[in-house]
Amino acid sequence: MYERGLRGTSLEDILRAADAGKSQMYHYFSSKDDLAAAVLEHQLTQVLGQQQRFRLETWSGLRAWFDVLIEGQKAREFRGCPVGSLAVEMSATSEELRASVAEAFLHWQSTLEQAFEKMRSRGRIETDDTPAELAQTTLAAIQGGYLLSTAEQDLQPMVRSLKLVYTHLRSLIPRALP
Amino acid sequence: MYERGLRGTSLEDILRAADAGKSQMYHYFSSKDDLAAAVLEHQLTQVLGQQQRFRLETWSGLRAWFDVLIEGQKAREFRGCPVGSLAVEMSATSEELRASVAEAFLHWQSTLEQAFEKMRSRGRIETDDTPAELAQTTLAAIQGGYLLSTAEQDLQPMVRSLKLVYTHLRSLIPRALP
DNA sequence: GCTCAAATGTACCACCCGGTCCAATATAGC
DNA sequence: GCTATATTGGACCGGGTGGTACATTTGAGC
Repeated sequence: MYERGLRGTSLEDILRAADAGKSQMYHYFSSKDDLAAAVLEHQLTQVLGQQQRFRLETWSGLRAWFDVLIEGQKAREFRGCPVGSLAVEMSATSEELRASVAEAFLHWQSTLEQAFEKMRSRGRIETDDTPAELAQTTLAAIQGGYLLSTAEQDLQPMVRSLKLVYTHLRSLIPRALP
Repeated sequence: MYERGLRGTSLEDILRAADAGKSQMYHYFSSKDDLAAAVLEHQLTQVLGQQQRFRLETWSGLRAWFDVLIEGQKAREFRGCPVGSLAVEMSATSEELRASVAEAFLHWQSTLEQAFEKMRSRGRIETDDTPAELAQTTLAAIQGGYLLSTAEQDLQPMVRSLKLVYTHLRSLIPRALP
């Protein structure tokens, strides 16, 4: 589904790859959409699992994570964000799936929010924006970078998007008190 | 296709809406993918047509255009970017279609590039980044904003993404000479 | 070892999909 | 008005789709 899209992947494709029968599939999932929601959740878990290995509340950790995102996009041959690439098609398929996508993004945002909140409480950044807002902006930059990078088969859009948001965050570093 | 996605829209859906027969479709287009490429081109034309009404090389024009993008997303009930929403599914469908998407984005970027080049040549901005790079960053921000906005059914991601890139561009205004 | 529910295999289905084919019709050029 | 070509109508098709029905096997608990 990640590689070929939701509708580009038939149940038989999946079952063949999983060496399973249809009964198993319908025993555990109520429909293809239901399975798709589970796939989305799985993808999010993978992404957050990798992300957790970085101390995003530090500048070096944040930067390292960004670098890994970029390297991952290259390693996965420009196939896009494991979560975001499913988002557009799912959002258009049904209201339920769209809600699942929203939930996934909001969950992702909340993990970023925690990092920014740590930064804020430790005085590393100072801004009128809430940590939640910073998280949303950051995730949007990530997704935009992925989208263009995948279409153009070029890492540069990701590099630039992430650099933009990184620079912005750095600009929030409080000036040393006089 | 814009509303329900490429594979979520059958030929019969299209032909019914157009009150046309299959023969007509296959007389003018060689396949559904071929039609899809034409749809993408059409969408890009629409977007660029609207964009052309703004003088993006001015700060007020740029800002006004961003505002219109945001209002448009609301007016179209959070269905996403007319171009970008087709991008992910098309990129995954076939290499040809992916190339069409890339072409569309690059065309879009080139129009932005012209605006930034004007800004640069007139001394309104000063940066190591080329106008083309600024254009790519801007388009990525737009797409990221759309993506999250559509999934979350909330304008804020777009507002924040565009604000981020706008602020960045403003930061490139040269300091007055001493 | 028996029971019963959970799990799995298999066959099947109605429907829809993109695409083809060929006949019918309009239209432009003379 | 005749012809040649562009355009359109409509029937048809093979294959693939998600989903269902039901029989069978597995395995946990007693």
